[in-house]
Amino acid sequence: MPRTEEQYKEIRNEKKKLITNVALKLFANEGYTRTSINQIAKEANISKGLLYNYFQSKEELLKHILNALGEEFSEFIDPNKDDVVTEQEAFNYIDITFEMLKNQRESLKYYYQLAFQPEVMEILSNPNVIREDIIKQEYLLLDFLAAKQPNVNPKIVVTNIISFMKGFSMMYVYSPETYTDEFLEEYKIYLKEFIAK
Amino acid sequence: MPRTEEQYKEIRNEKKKLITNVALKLFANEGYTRTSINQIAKEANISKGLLYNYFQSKEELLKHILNALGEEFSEFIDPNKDDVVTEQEAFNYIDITFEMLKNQRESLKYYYQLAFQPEVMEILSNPNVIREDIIKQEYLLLDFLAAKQPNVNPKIVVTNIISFMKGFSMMYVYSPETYTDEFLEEYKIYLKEFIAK
Amino acid sequence: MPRTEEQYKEIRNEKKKLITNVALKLFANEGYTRTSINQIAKEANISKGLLYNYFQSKEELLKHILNALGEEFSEFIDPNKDDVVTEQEAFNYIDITFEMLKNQRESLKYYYQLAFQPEVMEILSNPNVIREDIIKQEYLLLDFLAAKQPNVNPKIVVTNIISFMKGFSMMYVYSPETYTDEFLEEYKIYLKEFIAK
Amino acid sequence: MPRTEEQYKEIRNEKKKLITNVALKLFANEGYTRTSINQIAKEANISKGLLYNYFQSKEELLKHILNALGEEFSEFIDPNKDDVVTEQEAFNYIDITFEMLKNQRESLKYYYQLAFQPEVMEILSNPNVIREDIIKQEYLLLDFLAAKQPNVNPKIVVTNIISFMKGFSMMYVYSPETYTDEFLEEYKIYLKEFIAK
DNA sequence: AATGAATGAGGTTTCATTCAT
DNA sequence: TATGAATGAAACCTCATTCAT
Repeated sequence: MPRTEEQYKEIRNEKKKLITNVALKLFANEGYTRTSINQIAKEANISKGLLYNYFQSKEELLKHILNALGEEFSEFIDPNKDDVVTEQEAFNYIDITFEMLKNQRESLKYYYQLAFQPEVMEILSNPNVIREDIIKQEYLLLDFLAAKQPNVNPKIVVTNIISFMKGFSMMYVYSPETYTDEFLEEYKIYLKEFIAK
Repeated sequence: MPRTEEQYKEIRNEKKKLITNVALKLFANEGYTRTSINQIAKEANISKGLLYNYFQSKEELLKHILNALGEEFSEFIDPNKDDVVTEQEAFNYIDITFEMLKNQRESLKYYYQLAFQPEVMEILSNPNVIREDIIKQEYLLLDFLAAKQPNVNPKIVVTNIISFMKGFSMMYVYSPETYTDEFLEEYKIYLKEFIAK
Repeated sequence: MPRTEEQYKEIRNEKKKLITNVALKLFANEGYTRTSINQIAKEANISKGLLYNYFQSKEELLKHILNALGEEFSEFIDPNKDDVVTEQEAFNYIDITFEMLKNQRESLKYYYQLAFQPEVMEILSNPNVIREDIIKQEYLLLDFLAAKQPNVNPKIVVTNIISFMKGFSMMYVYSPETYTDEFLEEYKIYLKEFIAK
Repeated sequence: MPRTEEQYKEIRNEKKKLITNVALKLFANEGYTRTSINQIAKEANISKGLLYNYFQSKEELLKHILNALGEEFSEFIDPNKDDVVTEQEAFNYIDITFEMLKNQRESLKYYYQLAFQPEVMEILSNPNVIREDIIKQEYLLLDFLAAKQPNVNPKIVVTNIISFMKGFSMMYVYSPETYTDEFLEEYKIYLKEFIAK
């Protein structure tokens, strides 16, 4: 008697998660092209064939990973979506962002390490893996912040914030040993004050 | 009549430069692993064999490129090397950095696109390609800046500056169309004021 | 309440027929080697495992199909088997052949498309799938026809007939749109006249 | 000092011919799909890699072979191309066809064995490998022959001839041991008489 | 009787590197 | 200096077959 559909689904999800996890780490640390299907299979203790039972191709596996990461992040930033940003929402955004930095540290690290690989960038430029909602959210925030410093070229303000954020998370990701949780807290406060000025 | 030794050297340098340029672009845009020796040779209009006449291996070629880029950048920041940073030298550093951003835009772009590839990072961590002098220079600057704001946690000040710089150059490199020369000028002034505060 | 043995047998035969039909079409149209067990199972809406419950291997399945086709055809040509061919029997043979062309068109098409694949030819040359009786029948007919034109090299007569038949059925199979039932009738008459001359 | 362009071309042509010959035999006898690149390389005493230096893919190799066979045959049937067929030209066609059967026996055998494989038929239906000129030539001949027997349905006449030809060459190819050169001669005479009637 | 997850051998293809010329 | 034919290891992927359930 065969297993129930439920049981099969369970098995599939379990294995898919396993493969995804192993592949993410390898893709991020060794590079997508340099990571072989063999390596992934060995690390996950499965056969090459099985991997292709779950993912049509190496690229499909990568896309799945990128989408999953996107999902993971988007759960963090999903406010009321009314297209308007109040000061409170701005602070919330900061909070949430730092929360994410803290709690999703590993995922974020992998995402960054992945996202800058040319092979991956090519795929990320494909619209069906872009997280439109996240990007929009960020633009609303930037408009809000620019409006708060009317005497400065808004482009400069926006650039400041984005540079801060980008550079900060970059460093956070690439030299995690110097970015402790306490420092994150201190930095968050500083950043809010700087914005509120 | 045979060429003089000078002429041969000339030819060698010429060819090496050609190969290096072609490879840099391909490595940066397509990824190191994904770029084949064949591609490089074809693009450079030479034979595969000739390439191996100039570089022992693909990895040697990459190392050469990374070193060359380092040289190129280091020519810009080579002050009197007395291990002390005055305010003037700090401003000079800003000037020089922005000058580099402007004049070495393409090289910088390639460097960034290269440096984030895991395959390349592995090699860059190899000490013989690190530009010790540049890094030291930057740390001196950061100490100086931190000392100027004694009431703020110096680590925060340093983080601010580095984040600024990293994030800014990152964006500068990855979305060149929005970062015009005029905007660079404006931003430079703003940054100096912010530091001088 | 459990099924009777009869019912089980019924189910088995039903399923076997289903698999056989699906496999025949795929083997004929896509090629034996190129057709995967997966494809067959999917097309037949069963699992791979079940297929192996009915057929020991892919090759076993092919052999079964070839045998079944042989059976199908042999039902048409099974006269009194007295090893002698009268004129009436010769005409009968023509009639039967054309009948078969008309009624077994699809099977014949599949058979031809199968039989010319080298992988299949190899198996067909294996004696246990050869239809000795059919071949013998045909040779008897050819002898009879050759005897009717004593002034012509009998080998030529035989060659004529066989060429006619082979070429005709070949074309009939591979370009069915130009070979309508009416044309078959006309051709049959023509052929009989030609033979009776 | 590298070889001259001539020399390289020579080497390439030599090797291409070698690979083509080996592959043709294997594809014909074992089947296209069943023949592995490994087999071809081993039989040709070259490395797998080299094969891909000459042919982009297995399918490309097949196409090349089919085209080459087409060329080979087309050299035989290349009359004055005035779109009209005289009786003499018709006889010429017979002569040439039989000449080809005799001289190109092996190539023809390979071609037939190839052309009936479903994988190959798919490719042959691709127009760029069809020999339009040959087909046209044959149709002109058929029209001519049909016109010579006005009291018979021309479709029947055409079918007769084509069946003859197809079936005959088929048998000629698949049972070469019974089709000697003398028999070919005899048959040719018979066929001409039959046509001239 | 029936399922589909799992395997591993073997298929096609790519590519850094070597080498005779 | 310069060429590109040649190699072989290793990459991605397919597939007949097995087996626990």
